[in-house]
Amino acid sequence: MNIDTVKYSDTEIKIKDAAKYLFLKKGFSATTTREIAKESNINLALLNYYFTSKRKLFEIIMLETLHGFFSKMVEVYNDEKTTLEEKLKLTSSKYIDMMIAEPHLPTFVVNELKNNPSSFLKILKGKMIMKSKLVDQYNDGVKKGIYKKMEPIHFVTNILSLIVFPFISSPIIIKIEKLGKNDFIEIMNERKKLIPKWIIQMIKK
Amino acid sequence: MNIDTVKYSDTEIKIKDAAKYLFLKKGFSATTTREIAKESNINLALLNYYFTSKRKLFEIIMLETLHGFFSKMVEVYNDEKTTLEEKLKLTSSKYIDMMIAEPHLPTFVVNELKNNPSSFLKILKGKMIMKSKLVDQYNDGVKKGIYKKMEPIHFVTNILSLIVFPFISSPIIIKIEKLGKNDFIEIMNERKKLIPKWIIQMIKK
DNA sequence: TTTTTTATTAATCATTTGTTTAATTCATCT
DNA sequence: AGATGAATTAAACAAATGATTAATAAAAAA
Repeated sequence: MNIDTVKYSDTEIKIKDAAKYLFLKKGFSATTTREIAKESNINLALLNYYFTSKRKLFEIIMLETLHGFFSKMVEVYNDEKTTLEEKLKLTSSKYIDMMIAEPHLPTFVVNELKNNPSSFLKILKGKMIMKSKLVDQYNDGVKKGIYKKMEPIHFVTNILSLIVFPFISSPIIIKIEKLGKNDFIEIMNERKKLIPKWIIQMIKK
Repeated sequence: MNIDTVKYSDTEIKIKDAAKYLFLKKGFSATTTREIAKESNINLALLNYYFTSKRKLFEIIMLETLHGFFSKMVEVYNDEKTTLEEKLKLTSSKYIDMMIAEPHLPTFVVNELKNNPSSFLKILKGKMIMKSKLVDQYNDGVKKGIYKKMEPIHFVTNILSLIVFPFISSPIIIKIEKLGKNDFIEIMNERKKLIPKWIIQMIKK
């Protein structure tokens, strides 16, 4: 059964939405089943009726969330039509939008991959970032002598670092700079254009 | 009372060490007082005898850990004697060493600042990163026309992103690249030299 | 040594938490 | 309308958990 084609009833969706909200915000252990029931306005027993256990419910949400997070990336990275530079712009833009919309997403992803790294394998089967079109294009550029040579792992890591880390450390940034929420969002929107430039400067000869 | 000058008995140290290990690895909610007691080989009641409550114990460890994490950074950033480039090398080197030694540190810091952003203020009083010598030196370089103009917040964020994020996402990197623990450490050690170069390329005209 | 304070222990308490049960309501089909 | 199965509910259960108590052991003070 594909992860995208599973159908859920209204009640199940209510439970899942509330659970996702709480799990992303507070993590698995800090979230209680009674909280989920209250947040979704359902009876406590329905959680187990539909999802068997808190752990199972969590696993479903985790897999869906990770899947959404990574499939977007792979889409962009493997697009045959776009140039390397366009890919950088698209990833920055898409990811920054995604994380503005769901601020708790990056820390959740990071925590889950730490607690359960193998769940990552279920998600990423066949989605080889290191063999993506993006990496091919970078390697081509190196061969042509327009890009500096660098281990692709560094190349990919740097892109993600510049995009994701500011969101993970947003509480620090907001405190240090005494920002409002909208100020922060504005700064992140600036980065959509800046990150591609920075990456290019890092690799261009 | 200064955070560095507090004295603890042997038993208290045993409890704190075990608690730090578990809190950093699993977080507050997922760690039980009985686990801490077992890990430190002390009687369960001693935890409350010495530290009043699990929450209090956690707060002490959190403050100490955050303090250690940030004070190292501020030391380097405010050094009057070193150049900007040297500061970049030193931060990279120190931080990467620190995180190799304590792999759970970065995610812990990130989670705590998310759950309790104001604890950050207690730690960082007077330690103004944005008014550090490092930022001064960068601004000077801009005035002299050797560096491109960029909001200092981006400049500082980018440095930390490139240093810290790979550790936060280490489970992904290890899985994707099929690395052993030592392979990962080696790649991170490479970055000690690379990150300063990348940052310079980002800002140099 | 005797007394007093401090440290340690096993047992227990009171809540919280995940889960289940059994009864009831609701919807669907004949 | 009546029967059948699914959905929902309130109540309860059992285990886990943070915290406390009261007794004992160890250390320090007298």
